[in-house]
Amino acid sequence: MKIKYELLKKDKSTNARYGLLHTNHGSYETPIFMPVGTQATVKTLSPEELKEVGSAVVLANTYHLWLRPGEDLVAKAGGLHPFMNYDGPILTDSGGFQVFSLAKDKKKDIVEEGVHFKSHLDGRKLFLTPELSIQIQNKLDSDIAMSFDECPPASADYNYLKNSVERTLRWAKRGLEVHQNPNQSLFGIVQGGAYEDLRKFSAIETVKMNFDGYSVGGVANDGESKEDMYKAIDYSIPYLPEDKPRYLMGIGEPEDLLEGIERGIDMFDCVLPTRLARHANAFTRNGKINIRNAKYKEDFTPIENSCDCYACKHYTKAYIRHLMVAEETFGARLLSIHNIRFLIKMMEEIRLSIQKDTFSTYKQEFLKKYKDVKND
RNA sequence: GGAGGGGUAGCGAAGUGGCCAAACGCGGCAGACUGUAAAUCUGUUCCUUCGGGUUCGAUGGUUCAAAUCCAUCUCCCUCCA
Repeated sequence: MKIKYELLKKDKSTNARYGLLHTNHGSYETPIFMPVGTQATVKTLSPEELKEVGSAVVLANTYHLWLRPGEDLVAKAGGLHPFMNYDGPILTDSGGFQVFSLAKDKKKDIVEEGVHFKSHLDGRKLFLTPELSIQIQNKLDSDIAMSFDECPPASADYNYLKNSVERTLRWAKRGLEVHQNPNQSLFGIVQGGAYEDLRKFSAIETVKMNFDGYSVGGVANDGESKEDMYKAIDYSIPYLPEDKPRYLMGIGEPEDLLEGIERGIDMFDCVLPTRLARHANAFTRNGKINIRNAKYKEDFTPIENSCDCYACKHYTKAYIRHLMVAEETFGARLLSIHNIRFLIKMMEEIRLSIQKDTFSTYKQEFLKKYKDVKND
C-alpha cells in the first residue's frame, strides 16, 4: 500500500496545515520532523530511544547503503525494517544529494544517463542513474523512496539551473517507470534554485507525473541564503496538490521549520539535531547553547527545566559537559535525545497551534524567545 | 666522590648565533555545522593603552645580534664507585 495524506485542518492566516500521514508502519500527524539515519541508524540512538522521543519517520540513504552493506544484503535481511529493527516508517533519500556533497570539489560527471563519480570509501568509479537509485530503494524496501535528482550548488546560474531542472524532470520520469515496489511510495523533487519561473515549471511538470508526494529540494546547499530558501518554497508550493504531502528536504533549524510550515510544508528532515549533539550543542527555547563552554562547568541544572526528555529528566549540564569534554559517547547520546526531542516537541506544539488557529502567535512567541539567545 | 645527559610557553616537545614571541602535539578558551565522507572542521592560547614590553633554570660575560657560544651557580635523570 502506498502512503496517503489526509488534510485535516488549514490555518486561517497562513498556509500552515495539519494532517495525517498514513503509512504501512502507522499513521502520523503532520507537520512532522524526521531524524536522519544515513547508514540505517540515527547516530548514537536505538530505535527504542527514537520512539521514546516521539520520533516516527526516519531517513536512510540510498548511496551509503548501496556501497555498504549493499542493497542485496539488506534485501536478504528482509528489507530495512527488520535489518535495523525499526518498525516505524522509513524514507530513503535517493543519493542525489551525495553526488553533490561528496564530489563537491572533486571530479564528477553529470551526463544525461546519470552521474559518474568516485566512491568516498575506496575511490572506485561509480555510475549512479535514476533507474539504479530507484531499484536500490525498491530492494531496501523503505516506505518512501525519493526520485534521483540533481542537487545544484547554490552558486549555479540561471542557465545551469534551467538545464538541471529539465534533466531532473527526465530523471524523475525514468525513475517512475522502473519503480516496482507496491508497498513503497515515490516522491518527486522540485528544483529551480530561487527562480520563480524555474520553480513553477519544475513543480508543474513534476506534479504531472503524479507522485505520491512532493518535495522542495536544493535548499540545504552550502551558501544558500535563508531568503533564497524561503523563495524556493514560496515559488513551489502554489503548484503542489493539496492532497499530497510536501516535504522540505534537509531543513531543520527551528526558525526554518516555522518558516517552512507557515508556507505549507508537512515534512522535514535534518541531520542538525544529531550532528549538533555530537558537537556539544543543545537546542534550548532561548537558542542553541554549547554545553562545552566553561560557564556550564558547575551548572547542576538540566539543559532545560521544561524539557521532558530522558537527558533533561536525569542529567545536569555539568555532567553532560564533563562527558563531552571527556569524549564519552554517552554525552553525544544524551544530547541527541534532547535535540531530537526538542524539535519533535516543537512540532507537537505547532500541530496543536494549527488546529487552534494560533500558529502565527506560536511562531512569534517562539522566535521572540529563541532570539534572546546569544546575548546571555 | 666520578662519568654522562638534561632543564624551552599550562604540559610534552622541536629549535643549537640573526628569517624566534619561539615549529608541532596535547591541554585551555571560543566558533561553525541544515536531503551526514562530520563524535568533524576552524580560530585562538606570554603581557599590552596594539606604539610596544618581557621570555627559553639563575647570574654574569662574548657579539652589531644569544633559547642557541663561554663562565659560575642551581636543580633533575642515568651509570660507575
